[in-house]
Amino acid sequence: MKKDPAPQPAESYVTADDVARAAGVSRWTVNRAFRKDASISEKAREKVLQAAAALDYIPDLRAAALASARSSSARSNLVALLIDDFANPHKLVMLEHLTRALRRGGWDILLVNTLDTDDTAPALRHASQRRVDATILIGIQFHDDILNAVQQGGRQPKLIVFARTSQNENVISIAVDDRAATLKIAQYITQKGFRKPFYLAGPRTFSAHLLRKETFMEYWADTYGSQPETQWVDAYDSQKAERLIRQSLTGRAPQDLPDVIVCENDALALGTIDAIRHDLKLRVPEDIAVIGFDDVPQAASPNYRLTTYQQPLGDMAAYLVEVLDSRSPLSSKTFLGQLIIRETA
Amino acid sequence: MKKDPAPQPAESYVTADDVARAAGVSRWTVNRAFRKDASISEKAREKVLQAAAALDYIPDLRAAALASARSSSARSNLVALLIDDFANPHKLVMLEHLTRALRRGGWDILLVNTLDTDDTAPALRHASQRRVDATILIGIQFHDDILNAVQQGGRQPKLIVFARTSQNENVISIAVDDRAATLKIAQYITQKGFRKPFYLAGPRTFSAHLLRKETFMEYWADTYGSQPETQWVDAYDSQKAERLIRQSLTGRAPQDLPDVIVCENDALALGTIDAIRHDLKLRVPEDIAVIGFDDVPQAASPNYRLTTYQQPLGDMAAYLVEVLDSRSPLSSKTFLGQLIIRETA
DNA sequence: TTGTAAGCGTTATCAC
DNA sequence: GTGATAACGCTTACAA
Repeated sequence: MKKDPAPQPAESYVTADDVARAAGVSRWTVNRAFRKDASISEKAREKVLQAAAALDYIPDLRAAALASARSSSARSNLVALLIDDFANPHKLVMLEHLTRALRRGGWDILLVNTLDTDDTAPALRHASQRRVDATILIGIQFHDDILNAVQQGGRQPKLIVFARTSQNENVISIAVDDRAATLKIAQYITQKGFRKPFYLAGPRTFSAHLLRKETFMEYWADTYGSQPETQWVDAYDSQKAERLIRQSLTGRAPQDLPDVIVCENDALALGTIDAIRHDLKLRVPEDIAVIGFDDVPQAASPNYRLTTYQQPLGDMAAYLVEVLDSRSPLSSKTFLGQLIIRETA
Repeated sequence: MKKDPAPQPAESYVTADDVARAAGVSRWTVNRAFRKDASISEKAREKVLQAAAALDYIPDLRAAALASARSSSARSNLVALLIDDFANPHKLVMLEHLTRALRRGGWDILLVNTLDTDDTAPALRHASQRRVDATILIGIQFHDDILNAVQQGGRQPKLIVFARTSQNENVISIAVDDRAATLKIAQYITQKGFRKPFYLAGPRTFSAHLLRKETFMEYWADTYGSQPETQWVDAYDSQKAERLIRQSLTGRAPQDLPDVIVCENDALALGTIDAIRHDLKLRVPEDIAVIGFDDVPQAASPNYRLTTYQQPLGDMAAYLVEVLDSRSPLSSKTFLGQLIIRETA
């Protein structure tokens, strides 16, 4: 008895060969019709494109990438985006900017949730299996030794830290100038007459820092010779910020309360305002002022009217695409944002 | 004169051949060492794994997928996630659940921002180039004709609408039971004595609906014989909701105001509360009650304490992975969530 | 301008 | 248990 006619994969993609056959040309010509630098007759191109449309042909990017792998200009046009810190509403804003800019620039995104600190290395290796051209880190959990380890492999995808500063040599950092931003904030509250600041920081990270707290503390020490009170929470999470402020300040005598709480970002600032109003039963800014960082959408709501520092995410994302496109090793860059003065400070 | 020694790509990935040579086995054996169903001697496997580690070998998934393309069990283990609606904080919650569940299940995610309605088709084609096994839609902009068009091609990646209902035959919908949820809400406010509801809906979508508004209107007509007042905004955006409520209700005589505003989701509900308090200078819930849907993190904050309906995103994401894994065409499924009663209604 | 041949790095098949 | 050999769908030479 004869065997079944080849276990034909029920449905299979149309290939360039199919199109070539249909159009009566070679596969090579089909390929050409799909590129802009083609040297192909208008007639042939027309014919191919028509056949392709009729067959609903869609080139296989995996094969394309594989075939051109050894070429010096080889690109997969794929970047990995490693993310965590989902309690921070700013992440959504960043995602919008990044997805938009990257797609416009012709880059596809492999989105990877780095589940916890230990998972960063596996996540990186995983992305490597898909031969991404670069890895963008917008999480907070990664460690220096991991960043270093990654670069050992034969090939070196670019490693980019977005919206965060890194001193690591292997890493390109695209971020707001934390020092300048923090100085702006510090000068603003100084000028407004605040003298008892409280600094609320987020998780202590490993290799990608925000230089905000350090800068603020230095400034205050230099200017007033004193160290402001400071605390930190282990996530950029409004609820955690609220709890911490409640626990830290409840029951204090009025003269022992800070006059302004400077928050490392808006996620913390929103929770801080909630705590001041609902737990301490005090007013913002009359009793305690609050200042944030990021200018998340919530910050503009009539309920908060948060004074905060806005990052130029559009410019930063545009620069990111530049970095990806450039063959030369474009380097880290910092950007200046803008203090948005509303009503909480 | 002899030619240059092959334009060697400055850096190139280590291949299975390299490992095979180093380990003194065939490439095939290397391959085997990396699979669990291997029939390989422990000794050989050990040797290979060691060599691989030494060379920092990482298999090329593109080549793997390509090579096994014709096998009937061929999978790229890649899904596209099409997203928009970035003003809605619930998207971040969904992303966290989805990225976590998919990664745990061994699925990689191609994240695509469908920039606008016209972009859905290109986005879908784009994903197709990477030969994704499925496309998950968590946006709001897609049209029925696009969903239909996609299914024409030779091969059929699964099309899944997440957290939204679709009547489209080609689509698997994984969502909360909107009818049951809305009835629960409607009954709750009825029982609480509200009689002048106002329904605030989000954008009128095309093929993936929320049956919430329809259900609510029906219920009210059936129960009281009257049609509640209703309005909609063109995005799930708190600021737009605030503006709309302000414009709709400012200047009304007290007896013309609704006693409860039922919102299609929390993004709208939060803006609604802001409008009631800050624009209308009224109290929630004493003057006007508010009820939401989704239970975003903000809803629990002491500032809002929003009564809302929570979707079982964990279960839904788990089912999604099941659907992806199953070879048989698992079908749409609805889930029951839970009314979270706080203080706004 | 177009076609032919030889890969890219892996997996499937089938001998050994 | 292991190794040759032929795909997979495309791109890059290079020849016509």
